[in-house]
Amino acid sequence: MSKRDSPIVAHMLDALGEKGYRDTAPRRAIVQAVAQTEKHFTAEDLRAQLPEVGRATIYRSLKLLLDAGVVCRVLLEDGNLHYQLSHRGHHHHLLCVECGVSEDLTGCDIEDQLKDVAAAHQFQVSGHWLEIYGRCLNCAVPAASSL
Amino acid sequence: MSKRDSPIVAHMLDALGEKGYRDTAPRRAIVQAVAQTEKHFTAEDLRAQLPEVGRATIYRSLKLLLDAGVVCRVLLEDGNLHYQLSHRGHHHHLLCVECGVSEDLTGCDIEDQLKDVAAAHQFQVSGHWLEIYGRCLNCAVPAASSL
DNA sequence: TCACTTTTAGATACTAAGTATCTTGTCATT
DNA sequence: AATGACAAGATACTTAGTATCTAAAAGTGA
Repeated sequence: MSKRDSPIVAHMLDALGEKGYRDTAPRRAIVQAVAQTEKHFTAEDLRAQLPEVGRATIYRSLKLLLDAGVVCRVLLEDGNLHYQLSHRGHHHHLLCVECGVSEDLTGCDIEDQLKDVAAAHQFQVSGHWLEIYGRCLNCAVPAASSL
Repeated sequence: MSKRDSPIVAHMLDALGEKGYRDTAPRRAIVQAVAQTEKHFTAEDLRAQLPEVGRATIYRSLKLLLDAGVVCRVLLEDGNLHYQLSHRGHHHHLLCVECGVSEDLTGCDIEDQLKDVAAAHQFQVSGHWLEIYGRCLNCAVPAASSL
């Protein structure tokens, strides 16, 4: 990893390295592109941004990044799955339905609550997936705006 | 709607009727097939079950049923979206990762909790999507089984 | 540095899920 | 029976992703 890399890019490349994946030019390009968006994106979005990288490589690299835990998938309200830069480990997202900004919610404290609910149905909980939709500060505005 | 229909089939056809959609032979076949599964399924599963119905019709009808609120989509742990028979209105699912059985969880009481969390991030919540994964009574077994 | 092995890239073909379009058929109504 | 609206089926297309194959890089050790 080069000393010119932003901390986030460096961290992503490190995560790949830890998994035994090499640091190559296409991966570096992908990692840099991903690191620059705080919104969720699709593989095709990435592809449009990186026309010099082959399609298969984009998909493969996304899978590696997923595997390394530095990107995750988010479920949009309409059922589409997008990708985004992510903290490692279990977390949820706050997604702005207006502008697409997303924030990670670490500290997931609904696990206990779910266990209770599930117990009532004789289910043994092993995991969950939660996405929260709404509007971010910028998109909620109404009151202060000039409308 | 014929008097031979099960209550659930009747209810589904009614829901379509309320939306102004006609009661036709292919739709009836689809509705009956859907009513018979308590697991989640894909459009292609349905198609395999109903080879006499055209592919486009399967997809179109599923969309109508979704629109009428009598089926919903569930997100599997791997990110695949399946369909299943559903209560109307907002609810969540308990999905057995072993056998695929799913149960609806009506009474969603995490809304308030989410609002608090989101407020801390200056998000204004408008919705959420929650899936819970685990094992149903039959699939959890270990203790009582002959292992 | 050269040879060797492993990994990766890119091209391409394919699959899966879903949408769009077009023609024909069916239904309801007058 | 004629008309107009809705629905069905065929088909082509789109989108997201996987599989396969060949060639190019990268790492490894003599």
